[in-house]
Amino acid sequence: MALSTFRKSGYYNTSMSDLAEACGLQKGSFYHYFPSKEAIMASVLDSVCQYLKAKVFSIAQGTDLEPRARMEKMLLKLGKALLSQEGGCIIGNTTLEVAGQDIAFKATLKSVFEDWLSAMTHIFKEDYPEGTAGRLAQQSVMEFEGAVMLSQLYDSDQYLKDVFVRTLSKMK
Amino acid sequence: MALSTFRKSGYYNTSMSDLAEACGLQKGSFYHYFPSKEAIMASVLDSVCQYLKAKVFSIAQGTDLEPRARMEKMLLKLGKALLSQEGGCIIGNTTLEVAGQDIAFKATLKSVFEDWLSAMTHIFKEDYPEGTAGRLAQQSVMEFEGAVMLSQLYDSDQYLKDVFVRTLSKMK
DNA sequence: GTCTATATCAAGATAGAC
DNA sequence: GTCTATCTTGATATAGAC
Repeated sequence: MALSTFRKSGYYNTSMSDLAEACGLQKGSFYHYFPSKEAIMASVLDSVCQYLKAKVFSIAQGTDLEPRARMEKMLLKLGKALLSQEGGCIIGNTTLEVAGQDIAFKATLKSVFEDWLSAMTHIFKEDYPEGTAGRLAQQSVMEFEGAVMLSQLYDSDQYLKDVFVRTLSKMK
Repeated sequence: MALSTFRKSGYYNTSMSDLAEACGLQKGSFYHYFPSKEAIMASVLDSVCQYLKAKVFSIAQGTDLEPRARMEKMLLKLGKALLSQEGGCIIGNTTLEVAGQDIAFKATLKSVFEDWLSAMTHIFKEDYPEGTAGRLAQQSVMEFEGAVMLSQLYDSDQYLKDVFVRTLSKMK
């Protein structure tokens, strides 16, 4: 799949041949579906973004569970979807890779972080005043991305698990 | 300079022509100094690593200043040297770019994070028990790298400044 | 819709003149 | 030590047969 190839190898270090091979096609066949490599990445990021909105960040808005349980459910799903995959976090990886470049799909990256921050803030607001909730959310997101970085480098999930526990412990 | 080019454009997205141009040379001339692009990056990271060891992380060991003042001095210098440059943090950027690849200079990246963690832990230990100090150090490093990511994406220093204040406020 | 073949270009790297 | 010229390879992308 294109997603896992991009996540493992990065955007610039992934070639059309790599993508074609991962999808069981020849290079030429790929251009029947997408006009360019940039369009493929844009499509990959769009579907990640939509999935997160619909299946992960939406958990924050639920009313069936206590705030703390919602936070736990959301973080667990986020961990599985985004962070504990081989290659880490496609959103974080790609953000650092293209931050300085002039590339269309940067808007999608921004929107993921915005939705992520909103979801975290929404849950924290049930235990904290608005300003504090926003700061805690920001802090958690940054810690998660930092943890993915160290988890990648040292090939260990420990950093990620620590942040998971620490974030959850902030809920009453 | 090679450092700023790699920091702005990343490892794979920087070509030998880019590096040569940034140094005011022709492509061919570059191979008089370095045998390959990988060797250039290795050399860049080595000098960053050595600079941090000698001029930044060493501050943690000083005895002339109070722990809190040492932390502030170190974080300020770290911010200038590593984080608030155009393109963000060469260490963090490169880590995510090559984490899954088989590349020699990954060892240098690891050693920077180890030294960074040690330095932070050393200062925290003056106000906290050892275990807590280690956890606070880890948390701070991850927050810093997460903050650089968001600062890059939104082209704002605010995230970084927030972490700076938050980290410093943990010292008595 | 998938393939093979190919066009075009830029990449990393080398050779040799000056 | 720096240049120009060039080699080789692999990249993105296209054309056209099946």
